[in-house]
Amino acid sequence: MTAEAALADQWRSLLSRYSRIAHDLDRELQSGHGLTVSEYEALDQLLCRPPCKVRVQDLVESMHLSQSALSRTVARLEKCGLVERAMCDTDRRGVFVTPTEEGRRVHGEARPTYLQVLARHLS
Amino acid sequence: MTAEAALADQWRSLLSRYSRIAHDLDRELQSGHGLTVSEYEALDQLLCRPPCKVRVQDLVESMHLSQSALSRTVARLEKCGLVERAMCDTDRRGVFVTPTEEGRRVHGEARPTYLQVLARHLS
DNA sequence: GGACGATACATGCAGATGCATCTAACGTCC
DNA sequence: GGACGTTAGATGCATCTGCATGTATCGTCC
Repeated sequence: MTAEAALADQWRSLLSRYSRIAHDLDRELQSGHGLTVSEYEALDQLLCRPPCKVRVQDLVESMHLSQSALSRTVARLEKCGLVERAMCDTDRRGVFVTPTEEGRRVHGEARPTYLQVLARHLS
Repeated sequence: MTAEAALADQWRSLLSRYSRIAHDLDRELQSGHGLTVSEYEALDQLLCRPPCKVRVQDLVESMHLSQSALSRTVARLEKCGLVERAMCDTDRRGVFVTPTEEGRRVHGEARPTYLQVLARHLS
């Protein structure tokens, strides 16, 4: 009984922290840089990976998005000129995603906003 | 620099835990009981409040949903016969939401599923 | 009592998501 | 080389969400 209440409390606390941060991130990245959280985090993943040339499949594994959602996220980023999609030579089913210069710039601008929100919420 | 990495790690960890749990909750509540997480949690809030007769406004404050999303969540629950909406006598702008017998039953059935998922993920 | 700003909830709308499915390319087995 | 199961990614569709706004009611001030 108490164990159940403890579980529920733990979840409620996690949910609460998550919701507040996600909401703020979304609001500030959107209004300041025109990015959704998923878009920012996809850019972030791309730029943190040395080759900067990542298959969509690899991004799926490192993000908490379904394959379809990520496919569309990449499509939006491409439409905004922040990434480019390129055929993968060795496996023509695959798609390499690479950030553009503009993508690097926008990510660089958005990064302080992102970190500020995190700092505000996380000790 | 390291502080920034620590922030990002903390957020990534929170996001990861949240996503896994929310996803499992959604999948299992949906397939087993036809409820979204928001619907379950709204029912839960209603049933945990002694009077069981709560204004929509009060629910908004205890849930991480916008007012419009909650309005629709209540509408869905009403459509399924799990709650009833009633005019508030003292303030006719207000709406009281009360669980039906069916609502209590469904919540009672879903509760073990919900707690099992939480137990699986939270220590 | 009438005008006016504030509050409670509903709703139009646009956007993001997941599931199921589709297409194209891969790899293997014969 | 052709058939077949598998895999990478794109897309149709339904759903949930938030923002902005609409509608009705409240409370106050004159």
